[in-house]
Amino acid sequence: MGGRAVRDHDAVRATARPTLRDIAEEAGVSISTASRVLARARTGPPRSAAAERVVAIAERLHYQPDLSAASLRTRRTRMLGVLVPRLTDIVLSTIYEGLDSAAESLGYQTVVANTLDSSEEQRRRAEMLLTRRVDGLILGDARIDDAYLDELAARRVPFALVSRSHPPYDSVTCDDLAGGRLVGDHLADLGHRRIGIIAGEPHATTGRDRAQGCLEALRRRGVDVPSSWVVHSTFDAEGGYDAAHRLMQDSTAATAIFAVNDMTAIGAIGALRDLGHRPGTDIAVVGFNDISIAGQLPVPLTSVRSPLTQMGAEAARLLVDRLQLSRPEARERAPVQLRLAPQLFVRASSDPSSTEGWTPGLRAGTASRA
Amino acid sequence: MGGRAVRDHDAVRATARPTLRDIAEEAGVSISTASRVLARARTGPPRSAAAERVVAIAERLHYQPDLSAASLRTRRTRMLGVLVPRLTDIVLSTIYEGLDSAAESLGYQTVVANTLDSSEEQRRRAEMLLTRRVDGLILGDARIDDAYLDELAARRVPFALVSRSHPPYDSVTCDDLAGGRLVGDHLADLGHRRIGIIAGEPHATTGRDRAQGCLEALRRRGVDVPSSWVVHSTFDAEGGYDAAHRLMQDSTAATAIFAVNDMTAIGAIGALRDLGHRPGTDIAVVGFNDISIAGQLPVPLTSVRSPLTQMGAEAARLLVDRLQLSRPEARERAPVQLRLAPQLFVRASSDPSSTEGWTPGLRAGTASRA
DNA sequence: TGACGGCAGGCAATCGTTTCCGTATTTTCC
DNA sequence: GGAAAATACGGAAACGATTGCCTGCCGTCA
Repeated sequence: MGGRAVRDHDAVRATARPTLRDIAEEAGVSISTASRVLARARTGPPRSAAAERVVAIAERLHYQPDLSAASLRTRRTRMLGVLVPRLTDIVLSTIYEGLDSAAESLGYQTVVANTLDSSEEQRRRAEMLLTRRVDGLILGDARIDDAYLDELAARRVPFALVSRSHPPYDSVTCDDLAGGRLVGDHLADLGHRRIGIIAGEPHATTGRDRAQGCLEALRRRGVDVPSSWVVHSTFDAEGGYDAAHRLMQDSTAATAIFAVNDMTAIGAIGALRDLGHRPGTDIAVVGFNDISIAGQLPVPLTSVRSPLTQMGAEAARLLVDRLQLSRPEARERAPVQLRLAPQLFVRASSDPSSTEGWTPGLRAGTASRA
Repeated sequence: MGGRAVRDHDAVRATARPTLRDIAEEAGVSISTASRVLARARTGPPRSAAAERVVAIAERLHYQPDLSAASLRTRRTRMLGVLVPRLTDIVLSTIYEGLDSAAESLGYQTVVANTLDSSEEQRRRAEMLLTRRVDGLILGDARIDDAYLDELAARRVPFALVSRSHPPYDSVTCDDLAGGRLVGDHLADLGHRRIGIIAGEPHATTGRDRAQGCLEALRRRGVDVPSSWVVHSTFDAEGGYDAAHRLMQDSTAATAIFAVNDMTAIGAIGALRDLGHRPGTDIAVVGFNDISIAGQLPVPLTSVRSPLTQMGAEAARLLVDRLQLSRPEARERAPVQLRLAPQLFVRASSDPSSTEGWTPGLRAGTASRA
């Protein structure tokens, strides 16, 4: 039996997927020619009769290159690994949606994994993705003092951060400081002077920066927030519920609460109501991210909209850019921390005079490099 | 230069990932032996001195097999493709979370894609996943009369459905008919006789079955629902808002509304409020799925809990089971439609007398094969 | 002591693609 | 028309694993 005959080629393979060999044979060219022609077919029209035949046959047979084989050879998978704390968090799933669709239009597929915001899971899942030989990683769960990032950089794994930042690494975030300032100014404008802040997880730059921006704006307006009025919590409704309880057990109750996350704000509202307050009337509540239900709540929630979809998309672009750059082993591009502009939407939860749930934005959202 | 020397093996590769060859060389065995030893290492202890050396070296070098190479050879990728309408829908992301974590413990990784509940996207993304040579698909977006499923079956692509069913194909769903009946009985118990239903997308079995179960239970109790009181909508808050408006423009207003999805119910509540009703007081509202914020809303939402995480996990198991079965090209397993038991949680949106938001379940949730 | 079964281990083919390196052919330009 | 440059094409070697087949060693048992 010759090498060829061993493959049950012509008989059984009728149903199997066509390979380059099938196309080459039918077109009467070599496999290498078929490969080259198809590689070029994406950029320009076929440039010879043989090339035309190859393209036509590939078309007819619905040829799809075997990506395992290709990436075995090229060491590239055209897959991006994505880590997020949790996809059930609407904020992260929205970011991921933007990320995935941008990646797709750049010719990459994504694989996503939940890390539950735990360092161990972060490392474990990242290593699983790297075993799959993803071309790069996008981390949505970077922590302040995240040693794993340094390790990745040392191993020269291309990666970018999204949602949270960690200079000097590439990242795309909302301009959280600016967003926090919008809230501080807004609350000060309304005359509040006793303000509590639910600042989220201490290891996340999102919460830290939003809280800090708010404090900064307030201080500039002469409003001081005692440090015991800044409490931490998880980024979900339960966390907000607990945090609001802790915050309000102080007898000198706040007249306003800024929660750095909408779900947290929703939980806080629940707690306030349980405590006999009327959110939006007795006490102002402001959230962050402006998730879609924020404006649909019974008491529509004032919130800072962060461009989540766009953040994901920019992160994908940033990473792909770096990936392509690293191809000619040439100079590195300087790291980029992209901060997208936030926008405040005032609604009844902070300002009962706002007539409707859905207020058009006050400031145009433009991106700025930093 | 001999073949070996051409690889920049010992010098430059110090940093690169170790391959079987590296291990074999260092252990003084052939590559095939190294491969076999490592394959067996997962099940039992090494059975010879050489085997011990191989395992130790692999351990020390943190050897990870190259999955591209392995799957090129074995035609298996240990990846499952997952299609969902949208991950930003908490229902789907919860299902996916259960699915992914079960898949992981079964030794599979998942790749997920949004299809926006569109047939074209469904097909396009599924084909992309199949190009990646995923071992099987899990579809969370099956439609009634979904021709693509028949095509997949004809092409012998292993797949399973989740959330929505489509006999005779493998599926894992909530027992939506039973869930609907719980709601019908509940509303009838409360004395409602004018009931509107927001039944979701007409192409989804979830909405259809939940609505039908409710109608069935009501009919048994002598309550008739005119067909114009059953309206369709998308599965998000906007859809519920619109649908409730349509429903209530009928002058003979309903005293209760069953929305087959919690987000839809939330939107409906918003609309009712805009129309001057007081949901929970004037008009009962019941949702479905019992997403986490349902119980945290200002007027806590009565809802039927469907075991979303478990659904995803069972779907993964079902597919992996089929995958392993199809290995010895032997007999096929009979198709399975697994329906998981739902559970009603009564809260203030339908029954103001329910004292707290969080009512423990009335019936134990057990799985039943069908 | 010799036949035999079991098992460890080596050789080599193979999966499907990309890409280096020649040679053959065409085009370009004087 | 001919030399030079550009291009097309084929052969063959990888990429890193899995696996069928074969050899040789070991122990067992009659």
